[in-house]
Amino acid sequence: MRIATWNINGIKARLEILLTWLAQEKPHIVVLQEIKSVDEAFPRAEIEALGYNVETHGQKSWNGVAILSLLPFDEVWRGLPGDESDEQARLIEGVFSVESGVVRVCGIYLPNGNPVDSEKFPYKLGWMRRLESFVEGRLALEEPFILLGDFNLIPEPIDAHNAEGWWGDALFRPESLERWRTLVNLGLTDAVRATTSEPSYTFWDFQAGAWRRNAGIRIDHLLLSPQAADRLDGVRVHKEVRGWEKPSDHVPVEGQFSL
DNA sequence: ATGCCGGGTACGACCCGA
Repeated sequence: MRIATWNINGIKARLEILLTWLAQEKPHIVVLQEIKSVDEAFPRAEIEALGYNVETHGQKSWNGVAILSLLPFDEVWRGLPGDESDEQARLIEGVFSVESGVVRVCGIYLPNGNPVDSEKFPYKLGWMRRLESFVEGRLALEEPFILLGDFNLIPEPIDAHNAEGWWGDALFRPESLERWRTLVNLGLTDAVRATTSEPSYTFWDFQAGAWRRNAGIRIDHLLLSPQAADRLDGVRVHKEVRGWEKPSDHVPVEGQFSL
């Protein structure tokens, strides 16, 4: 079973490339970030026509996440608990029945956190602490659990073309990395880093010829519970999609599982 | 390098992303 994450940077602007990629790759489950759409405006009919079930957690203009699945949803969960005043749509989770039992798939759009001297940075760190509590609960279920999405986090220097240039940014600074390590150390496996020692960038800025220069960063991740890691067969970063017509600045990242 | 691109809202010009 192939399970992927993709920050599409606006569903309206990216519907064509999404449909092309879905029709070509036919992934079983895809989590999307930055749909930038309310639920009612999400183009579900076009995606359902390819055989996908669609669940969204959107908001106006910004953020917004979704899950597309060839398998029917057993359960859906929307939103990160722990702060009643947080109205940003950044987490959606689905539970699916598979041959081996169940798989729990949680898609996230973790806050960027820049600029660091604004309220956005403590929001990022607080969001990550809330995510740790959420994940602790999920891990206690002892199920195959896949936490994937745009983490807005560069784990190590190998994950940036110019790591020194990123140091101090909200994506790559001590406070953010401390939270990342605490999250991973709850017992999660970084699927890409567990299967390759190559840089494996997932984002290239639209500006400054970043794609042409391969000036990328790895910030889209799949983190696996022990039960999911045991069933991991491989990963694939769909780098070629960055060179397609009207691309997102992120590319799909896929994990292959025996589920 | 920090707004050079690119999307959203809304229709002129700002807000936002990483």
